[in-house]
Amino acid sequence: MIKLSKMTDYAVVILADMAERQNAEKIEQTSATVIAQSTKLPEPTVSKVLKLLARQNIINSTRGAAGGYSLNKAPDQINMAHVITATDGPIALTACVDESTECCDRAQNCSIKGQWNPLNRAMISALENVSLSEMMRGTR
Amino acid sequence: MIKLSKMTDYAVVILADMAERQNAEKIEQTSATVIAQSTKLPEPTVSKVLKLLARQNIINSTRGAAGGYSLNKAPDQINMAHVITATDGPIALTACVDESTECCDRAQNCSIKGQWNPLNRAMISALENVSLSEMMRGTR
DNA sequence: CCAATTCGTACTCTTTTGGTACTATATAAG
DNA sequence: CTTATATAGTACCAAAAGAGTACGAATTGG
Repeated sequence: MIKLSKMTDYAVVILADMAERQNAEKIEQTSATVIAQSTKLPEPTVSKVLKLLARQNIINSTRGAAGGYSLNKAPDQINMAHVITATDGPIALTACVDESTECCDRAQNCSIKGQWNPLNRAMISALENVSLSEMMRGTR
Repeated sequence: MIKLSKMTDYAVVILADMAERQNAEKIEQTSATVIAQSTKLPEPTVSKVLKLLARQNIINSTRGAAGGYSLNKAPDQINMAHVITATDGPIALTACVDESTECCDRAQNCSIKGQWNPLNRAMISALENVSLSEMMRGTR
């Protein structure tokens, strides 16, 4: 079944938690420990996800004592394509797309070589059109 | 990385092969053996994929001697959402979606419960808008 | 009846994913 | 300057999913 990884699932929960906190408490930096307690997720996993998000500049990280993480954009400026790319890597619906050197070992027989791109573009744009704030609608 | 399974990849290649053959030779039934030779794919795998496609009524199967498979619809009536469902199972972007009983073991803490559905609908409709004949454009 | 062909199930091997642990690095406070 | 508190990076292991194969059952035409 086509499905997102749990990492992406966690990422959305974590981002939603951060967005709520920043909106409610005007706190700039939040540590991984606090987020883990708030979301009830295991801390090492939370830490891993936060690291991935920081690497893509979706969130900001500050080292040292009193450090932590903070959102880099408003929730409605964060789209799902970006989040998924951070946690799962590039969005490509088949192995043929990202390997420019050769389609596959049967390239000479592959009658649809390179024809996956329209499908990929359709999917990516569908994901880009969903923002974090839309995912948070209906939150208590 | 989000990606389709090889089964889906094979399915499209096989369907394209069948479509070309039916269009060129006016042959109704084609055996798994012939398709395997034509696509250069291993026969057991081809057989497996054909079975999956037949189960979803994308293609027709006829048993017995002189039996085989044939397309059930015109290539432009076969969309990718249907094919992917046949080979990979239901399209759902998170484990939360298909389990109606409970979201996950942290449901009480999950602030975005049920909010994946808009994303799923966007993806499915993107996949429905790509037909097999569109995938075959540019074929030699 | 016999040959050809699909159907269904089960099994094994490989790859990916999820989760954890450990060490290094950076920063603020005393 | 030292220490406490954070993040950063890497590596590792167990569990799950995926890919491929094999074998027997069922069906149909000659």
